[in-house]
Amino acid sequence: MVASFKKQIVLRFSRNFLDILVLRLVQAEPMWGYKIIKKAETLFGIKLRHGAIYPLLNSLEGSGFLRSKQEIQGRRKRRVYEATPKGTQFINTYYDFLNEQLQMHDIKE
Amino acid sequence: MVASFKKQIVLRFSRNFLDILVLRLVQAEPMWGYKIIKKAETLFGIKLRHGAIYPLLNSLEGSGFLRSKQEIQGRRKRRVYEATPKGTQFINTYYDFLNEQLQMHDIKE
DNA sequence: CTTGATATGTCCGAAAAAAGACATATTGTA
DNA sequence: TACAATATGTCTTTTTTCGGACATATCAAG
Repeated sequence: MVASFKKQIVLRFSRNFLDILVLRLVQAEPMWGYKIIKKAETLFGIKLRHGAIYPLLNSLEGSGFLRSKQEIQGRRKRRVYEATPKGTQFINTYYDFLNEQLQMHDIKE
Repeated sequence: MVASFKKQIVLRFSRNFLDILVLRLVQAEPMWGYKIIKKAETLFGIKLRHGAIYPLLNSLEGSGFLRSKQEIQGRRKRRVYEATPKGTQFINTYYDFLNEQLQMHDIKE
C-alpha cells in the first residue's frame, strides 16, 4: 500500500512540478532535453514526454530560469541548458518551502 | 522576487495537493469543511472554494482516507472528519517523499 | 540499407480540473 | 428584520492539461 502511495505521489509531483524537476536536474549538471528525459527515467523511474519537455525548456528560458547554448559536434546539434541565478533562486525557495512543510510535521510528532 | 516565488509555490501546492493539505489539517485536529476553509486562510493565506472542498471530503471518505460523524448542536449540523490509519499512512508517505527531496538537495550543497 | 537511438520541435482532440453560480438552512448581530 | 456568518451541497461552463500523433534530421550498428 505504502509503495503505491509513493508511486502516486512521485507521479503527481512530476506532473505538477515538472518545471522544478527540470530545474533541479539542470542545476545539478547542465544538460539538454533528451538527456533530461533519460535522467528522469533512470534516477526517478519517471517517463517524460518529449512533447512536454521541449516547450517547457523554451518557456523556462523565455522567463529567465534557464539559459542555453547550442552545442555542435559535426552535424549533430543539441541545446544545452543551465540554470540562471533566477532559476537557482526559485528552486532554493522551493526547498525552503519543503523545509517549512516538514517542520510543521516534526512539531506534531 | 523570492516572496512572489514563495506565494506561487504555496498556491501550486494547495491546488495540486489539496487532498494532502486537507488530510494534514484534519489529522492535526478533527474538523469540518467550513473550518478547513477558514484554517487554510488563517494558517496559509489560501482561499479554498467550498465547491471544491465538500466533494473532496466526500471522496476522501469514500476512498477510506477520512471518516466522519455528524455533530448536532440544537438544529445546527456539521460533519466532523478525522484521518483514518490509511489517511495517516498516506501523509506519512508524503512526508517521507519530502525528506527524500531535501536529502538530494543537501548532498549537492 | 534499414532499424534503433539520439535530438528537437509542433499541434490537436480528449480528458480533467477550476471558477463560479445556484441552492438551502441555521444562527448571531445590528 | 435584514445582513453577515456558519454550514453543506450540486452543477455547468470555461480553462487547462495530457496523451499521442506528425514532422524532421543525424548517427551507429547489424
